[in-house]
Parts: sequence; C-alpha cells; structure tokens
Amino acid sequence: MAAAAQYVTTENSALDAPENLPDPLPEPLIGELQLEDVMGALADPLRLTIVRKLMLESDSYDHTCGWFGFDRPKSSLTHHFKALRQAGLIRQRQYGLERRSRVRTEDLNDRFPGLLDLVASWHEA
Amino acid sequence: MAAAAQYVTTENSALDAPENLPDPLPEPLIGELQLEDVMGALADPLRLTIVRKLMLESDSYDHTCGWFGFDRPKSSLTHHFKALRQAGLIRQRQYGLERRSRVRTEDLNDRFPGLLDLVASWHEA
DNA sequence: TGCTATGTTCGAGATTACTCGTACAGACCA
DNA sequence: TGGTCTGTACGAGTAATCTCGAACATAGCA
Repeated sequence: MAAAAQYVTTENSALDAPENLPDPLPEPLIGELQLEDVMGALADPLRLTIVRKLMLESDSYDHTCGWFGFDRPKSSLTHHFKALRQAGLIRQRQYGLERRSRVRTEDLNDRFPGLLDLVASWHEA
Repeated sequence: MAAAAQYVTTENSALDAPENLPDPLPEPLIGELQLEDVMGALADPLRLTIVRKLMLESDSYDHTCGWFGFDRPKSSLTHHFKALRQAGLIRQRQYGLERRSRVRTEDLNDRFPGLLDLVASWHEA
C-alpha cells in the first residue's frame, strides 16, 4: 500500500446534520483520497465484509464495532476499522464509550464512482 | 491479500482471434476472479500504472515488459507482472523471447463492472 | 467505590510482500 | 559458436501487515 494521506480533522458539527454529532475522528479529506490506499483497504475479506455490511444492512444509522458480530479479538477489530478509516472508506464518531462507523458514501461516490457498487455486489467466500 | 485462485490454462487458440496466438500463461478463470485479489493487485502504484497504461496507450496490441519504460530491475518487473496476472488483471502470452501483456478487459468488465473505469480515471501521483 | 462494557494502545510473533542482485534459459543473428 | 536480448527463478534483506494477548482508559450505573 502507498503512504497514507495526512489527516485533518474536519469540523462540520452543524453543517451536515440537524442534530449536532460528535466530530469525526481524524480522516483524509475528499481530495486526499488515494485510489491505491482504498484498494489496499479493500484487499482484505474482513474489511470488505465490514464495508458491505455497513452499506446493505445499516438501516438508519452508524453502528458500533460489536454490531457486526465478528468472532475476533477486540484489538484485531480496532486494527481493521482504523485501516478503513485511514484509507477514507468509513467515518467514525465517538459516542461516549462507543465508536460508531458509517461508510463515506457521498465522498466515495464522488471521487471513485462505481467503487461502492463493486463492494455491494461482492459475494463473500 | 487473500489466497490466490488456482490456475488453469485456458485453451482458446482458434476461438478469440483469427490468427492463432500462443496460449496464455496460467491465469485464473473468469469465475475464479476474486475481488479481494484484484483490489490487492491494484493497491500498488506501479501496477496501477501498468494496467492504466495498457488500457489507454495500447494502440492495437499487446506490449512487452520493456515497452513501459520503467527504470526498475528486470526481476522486480517480473514480480509485478506476475502479481497482475495471478490476480487476473492481465493476460500474458509468450512470443518467442518476449512476453506480451494485455488487460483482460472483457473478463473484468463482465465480472467487476466499473473497476477498469476507476483505473482509467486514476491520476498518477 | 467498584463493576461492567466498549474500545484503545502497546508489543511480540508470524506471515506476507517488496526490492534487487545474481545466475540461468531460450530465441535470434552474425 | 558466440554474443545479444528478453525475461525467469531463486535467494536474501528489508519492510509492511496480520493476529492476538495483555494492560489500560473511560462512561455508565448500582
């Protein structure tokens, strides 16, 4: 994988939602998204599953790490969620104890149109 | 990256071309293409460049390893071309001394529609 | 205060990938 | 026969990644 983009904390507390959400964790800006990083992040079956499940089964809102029901140690999950966030695939916000994730659908469709469709049509092995 | 698919030598000497081409080197069949392998292969800038250049500048036919003009040792190039072939992104045929490559456009568009468009619209860093 | 639940950070070990030099193989040609 | 040119195979060193255990941090609650 290529070098990750530098992080910038985006401030949009009152812009993208009526309710004031917690600020997102550090993530690359839209213009900093790198195709090679995104590809590298999706080169792992577990991470592919995370993004796909978030896209298709996330009824209304962000989901916690435990919502996925993976039988893996917590530190492993932290690792993969962090990889997805640093590549720009998901946005994470801290809600008290829980850290909830959502797919950066708008940004990704804007920058890499068709990419999320590939993930959605992926059938797990 | 996930485990690579098993190889099968496809025999299509008289099917896909009027002229009889040399048989392709071992490569995964269409049904064996794995999204995570493809993503992993495209997670490298040099390999992204290879596929993109083959797509956009390959006027009529397959191209050799040296056509790209990379300033890298030969063994490194072999490594990356092999990675692309094993992931199913390119097809390689042996023409005497030269090993020529082309993108598996039809297969990829059939299996992962939109993927090659992402590669084509990639701007190199 | 103490317990529980969520998730992080750190570090180690194992595995995989990348890079490259060297040696080798085969086709072509003088 | 010998030289050149294309590209492979193998191995070593380096770097990155994956996986996981252990210890830690914090919010909520009784």
